[in-house]
Amino acid sequence: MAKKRKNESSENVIRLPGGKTISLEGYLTKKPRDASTAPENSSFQKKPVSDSKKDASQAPDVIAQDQKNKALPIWEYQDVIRSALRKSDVLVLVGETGSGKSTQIPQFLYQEDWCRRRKVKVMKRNGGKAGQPDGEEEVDVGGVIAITQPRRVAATTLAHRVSAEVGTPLKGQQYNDGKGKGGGPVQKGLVGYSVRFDHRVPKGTRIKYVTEGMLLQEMLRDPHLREYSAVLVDEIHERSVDVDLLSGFLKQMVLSDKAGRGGVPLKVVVMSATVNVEKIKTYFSSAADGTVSSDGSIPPVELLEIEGRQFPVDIIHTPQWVPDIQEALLKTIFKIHTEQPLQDKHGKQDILAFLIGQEEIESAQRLIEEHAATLDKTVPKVKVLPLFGQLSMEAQHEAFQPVKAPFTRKIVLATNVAETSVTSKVKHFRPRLGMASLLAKPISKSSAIQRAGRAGREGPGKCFRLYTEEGYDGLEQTELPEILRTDVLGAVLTMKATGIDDVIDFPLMDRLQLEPVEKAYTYLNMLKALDDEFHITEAGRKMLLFPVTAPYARVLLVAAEPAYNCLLEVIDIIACITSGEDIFQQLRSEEAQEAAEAYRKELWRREGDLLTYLTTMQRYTAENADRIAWCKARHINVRNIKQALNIRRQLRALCVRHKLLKEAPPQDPQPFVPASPEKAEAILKCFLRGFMLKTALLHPDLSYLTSAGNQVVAIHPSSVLHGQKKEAIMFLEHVYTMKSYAKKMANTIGW
DNA sequence: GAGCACTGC
Repeated sequence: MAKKRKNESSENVIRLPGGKTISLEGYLTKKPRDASTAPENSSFQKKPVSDSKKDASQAPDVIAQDQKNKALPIWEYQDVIRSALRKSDVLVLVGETGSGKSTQIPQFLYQEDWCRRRKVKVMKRNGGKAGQPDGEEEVDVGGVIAITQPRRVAATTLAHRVSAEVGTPLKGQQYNDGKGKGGGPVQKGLVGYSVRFDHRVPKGTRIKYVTEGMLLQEMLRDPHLREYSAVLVDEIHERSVDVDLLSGFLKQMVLSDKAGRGGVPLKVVVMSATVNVEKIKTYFSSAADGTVSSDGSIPPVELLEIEGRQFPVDIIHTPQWVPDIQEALLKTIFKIHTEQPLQDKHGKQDILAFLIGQEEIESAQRLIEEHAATLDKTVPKVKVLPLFGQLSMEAQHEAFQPVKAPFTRKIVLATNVAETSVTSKVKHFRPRLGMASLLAKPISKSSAIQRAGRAGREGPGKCFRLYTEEGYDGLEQTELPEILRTDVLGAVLTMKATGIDDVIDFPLMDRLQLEPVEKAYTYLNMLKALDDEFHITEAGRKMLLFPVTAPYARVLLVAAEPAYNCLLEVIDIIACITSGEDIFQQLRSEEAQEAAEAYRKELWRREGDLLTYLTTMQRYTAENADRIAWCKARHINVRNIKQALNIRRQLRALCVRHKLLKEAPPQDPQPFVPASPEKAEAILKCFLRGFMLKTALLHPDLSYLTSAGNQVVAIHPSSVLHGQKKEAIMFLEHVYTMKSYAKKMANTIGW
């Protein structure tokens, strides 16, 4: 670990006149925090405290924190923010990462008068029964501020930080290992969080960090969000499907008569990076039909811009187009490595490079390490750390740690994990074909800017773009929002459930397009989630109770029917499939393949991948000794199968609660009993009820043609059925990468 | 014979 001065800068500390220091660490930097919020066992706590830091770090927490907050750019805006929200229900706030908006604004607001919980009278709903007079009832409205985040780690990390700042720290481990709810008795506190698999909401919580999906879920239960006085929508510029839907519903609430909240307004603060602010502001400033008024009929929307904390970054483009990216990458990395000092006054000068995918990263790593070995002894050594989603948590975490070896420069090779080279792979749903394509696509300008910004978080930095300035100019300004490029099946069903009949005309920031919606209607109708008039059915509402896509939800409902009676098995399969990329790791070397195969064979089922997943989950949960070793031998991704276990636990609990299961299933470990052929058939028939469009028949020329559209599909090499020629197959995933592939499949011959 | 990233009572 480096010494004093460097510690300061590597923790994003700046110096105030008078010798005080303050931390400006970005909330998403995956490094140990400063002493006041670091985990107990952090080595950072034991480090020598520099003179200038001593007085602050040894003073009580509150004071130290107070000094920090004052220096955050956001602090001087607190009165402006408070008064803006006293006169307006909607505030659009622009501020880059590091401005402190996500941690400070809730603290500015929770003691405002409008943020008190109050008792109000509302019209009672009679469970939809017609003909009964509606009475009044008294309910509580408000009191809590919700802050939404796109990702779970952001929500939980922010909650821990803010709870420490207000003096009611959340106890226990920071990162839940999936064991469910935060243990121990209910504590008291001002700050809590709620994300999937992990809820910590102390008694007296006023500030609650949640994922977007979680709030959407809460909204389906309580359309008026009566628990809340305000919703702060953070990172709205990322434009996830969930945040787009949430924005639509929030806007609708702001414009409504608020009868469901007894007239108490819901304050909405929308927080965004600089990209697309105008669009977002215009959206919230306009009426439901999109018109903007000047006569005051539409409540005013305040706009506030807050400068971020960003060191300057030099951006260097290549003078001409680069024919060979691999070569240019190596040359640039070694030019930096041999010419730039290993560290400057701001800290270590490490290198972060963005590449398209795992394959590029692995080959670049090999080449860099080979070349580095040939360098003179006077040149620092290099430590190359790959960073992509399929790596284990530990390996990903390592990429964020300072390298321990002396005289060594860290080089991180990342995909979009660390933010979105000139291209990235983007999933794009093609409604006409009913399949997703995963193709390399140029990044947007805003991605390029965000990447460059990564070099200026702790000190001035440099960004070498391996493309020309003209190339940059030719990039799109922003990426297409997710809702315009993914399957809208879930979004349509959610909208139907909230009573939106005319999905096409519902004013989202980007409205849904006709063709994808029509496809979704047809499919949802086949899944019996919508009736023939495209109104939501009881089954459709039930499907929304499960955190899986509509086709899987359909499979769950069918599996619970007495005629099939295979719900537990279906849960196991769905848990494995939806837990991540794939629980089976791809085997690159022949040796690994042979070694794993001997073990994996006992998991394989000739019926296909679905039964193979079932066997895997059953054997895994029957394993009583060393589950990690069990996974390692079979090259099963430990992280993903643990996630699968979480999903399984959650789905089982939901099935008990919603009466799909009569009683809680027996605890693990249970002895392994292979599914009988009859059981296997029942399981596959259930899946067919959710995936009736995803079948294909073998043709005389030995290619598969889909039954729905006569498209050619090939069995993906990851399937246990790869290389076999079955007469008929069903597949759960259809993607276009190198070609049109069917994944996660089953042989459907014979019934 | 293949591989972008998140997320949900």
